Amino acid sequence: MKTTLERLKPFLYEAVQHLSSVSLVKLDIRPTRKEFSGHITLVLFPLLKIFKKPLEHIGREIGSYVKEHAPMVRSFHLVKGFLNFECTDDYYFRLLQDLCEDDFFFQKSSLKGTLMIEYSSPNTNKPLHLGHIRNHLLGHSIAELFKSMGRKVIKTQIINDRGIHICKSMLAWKKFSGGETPESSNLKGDHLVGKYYVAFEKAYRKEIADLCAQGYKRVRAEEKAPMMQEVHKLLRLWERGDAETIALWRRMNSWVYQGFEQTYQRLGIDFDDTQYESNTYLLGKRIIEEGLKKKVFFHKEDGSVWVDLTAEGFDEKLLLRKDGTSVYITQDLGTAVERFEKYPIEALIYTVGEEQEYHFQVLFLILKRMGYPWADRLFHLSYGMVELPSGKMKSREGTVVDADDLMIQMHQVAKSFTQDLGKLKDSAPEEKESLYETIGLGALKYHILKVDPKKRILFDPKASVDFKGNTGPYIQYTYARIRSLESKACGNAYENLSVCLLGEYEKSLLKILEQYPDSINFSAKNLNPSLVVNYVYELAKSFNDFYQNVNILKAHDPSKAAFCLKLALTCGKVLKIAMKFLGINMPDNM
RNA sequence: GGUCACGUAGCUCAGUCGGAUAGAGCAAUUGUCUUCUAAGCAGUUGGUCGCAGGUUCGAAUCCUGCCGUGAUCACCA
Repeated sequence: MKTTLERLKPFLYEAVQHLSSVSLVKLDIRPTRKEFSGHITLVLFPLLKIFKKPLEHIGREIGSYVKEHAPMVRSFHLVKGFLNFECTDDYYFRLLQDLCEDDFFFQKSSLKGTLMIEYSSPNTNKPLHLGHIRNHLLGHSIAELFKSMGRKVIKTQIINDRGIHICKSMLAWKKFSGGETPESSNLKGDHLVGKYYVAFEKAYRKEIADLCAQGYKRVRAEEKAPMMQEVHKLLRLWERGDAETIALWRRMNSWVYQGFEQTYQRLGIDFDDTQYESNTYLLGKRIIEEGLKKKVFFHKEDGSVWVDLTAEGFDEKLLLRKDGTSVYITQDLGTAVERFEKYPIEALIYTVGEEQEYHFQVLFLILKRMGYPWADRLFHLSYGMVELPSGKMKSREGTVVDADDLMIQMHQVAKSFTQDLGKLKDSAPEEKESLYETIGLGALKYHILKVDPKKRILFDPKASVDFKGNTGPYIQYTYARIRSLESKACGNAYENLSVCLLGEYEKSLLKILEQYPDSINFSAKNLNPSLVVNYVYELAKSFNDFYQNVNILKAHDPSKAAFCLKLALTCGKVLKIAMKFLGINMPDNM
């Protein structure tokens, strides 16, 4: 479907060309700002040089020409250097019908090919927290946006299930747990393992303090502490494939996966594919061989492998230690190559925090140097930290907002808010609980996704997440109102649909509605769901304004009533679909 | 120190290719429910768009410098 802007554009170009005999101009055409009346605006200032006439003359000439030639234009008026066009009621009537066609909602992307999106790369030594939630919501939302545009998307996560930090939880469990399991402790698996990660840190810190008291220097004490010695021993056992260690590792990880799965489900996110670092961490070595052959990498005297990126303004970067073991970036080289070999993917998006920007710049650059044709189709969707009023969240110090706790809390707050309003007397208890969940999570997700990904979020648990104003529940409430209208309207409400006299509220709603596809496109292209949030809010606000001022079901003119009802239902449809991209469900009643 | 990002109302944030009087929400406050759901709507209060230059018909937006905040510059991940 073409927007009004696209439909009017040729007439404006034609007018300028006809009136000035200059064809190579770029016209500034845009939807009219809502505080002015009109649908489409042409900015006249840039035309001063071409026409060499006063603005009023230019505006009047172009306006008259367009009014004469473009059938959808009813009138034009000039405000300073801005030429605003109004459309006919007949045009709006057809516009609403166009907006109800399916192809309006399922537009095709010009880009073809499968997209892989990586998000959520958790460690298996502790439960998920608010920082992960931002990552999950961003990645999932971007994936849904691209899917809606007809692209095939593979959602993937890589689980960091090995290494020294995993051994810490294992060691502490062996020493302190007395065989505790999720069943015996009635603790979610990831929380149980996290408990022992904290227990390790506590015991380790005490050992360091004791050693320092005996006169050891801090750095020395950190190495010499028995807990640390034992953890390294455990890691060596793991790497050697010691049966008992591997069995414990499997067992504890399986607890964590069950816990993660519950959190993912409640949050409403999923994956098409899951990779485990224990399977992929050796993959990079083959790439290193290739790079050495191609002379992209080089050996140092001690046998370690490096790449020299000083030409691009980076340093020399280590890729393989002298003992032949991989570092972080080696693994990432390997997984990237493997993904493109294993799947027919066109591009790859990594949803990872801003603290790894440098890492991804280097990673992409190395892959480009290696000559992979897809290397310039790798993107880092970088996002800012979630901070608390007390500062950064730190797992080790226990200053994190736990994902599960937060969702429980959101549910509770939604419950008490809803009960205070007391509108739900007739609903069944299960329906009520489900509604509290929808509202609580809606508020949380909206709150997180509202912020531009590249900006930091300051999250104040005490101030909690709002339910009024620019919030998830506001959008949900708007939708529930529309559903209520629908159920109260009689079934034959559409029968009277015909051209009728329209007011400003209807027109501004249509103006916003028709921008929906562009808004979704733009949001996806920029990997920025907050743009969808902005759009949804604009639409909901405009709808509520309309709802407040126009009596939809009781309009005197039956054709007007039919038009307004259809308009309302279209708003509802757009709101529901757009919110789905944010992972937010809409209640029929609240 | 180098590189990158950010700095807009008391607070949290919009403001995309430079365009009209810089917008929302929260908080404070005033109206508004016998009328389609008041989680709404309307109003009041609140701004040196970090600072200083530059580009231009026009700058919150682009350029330069400075100040502030954060991230990063590991044989950690």
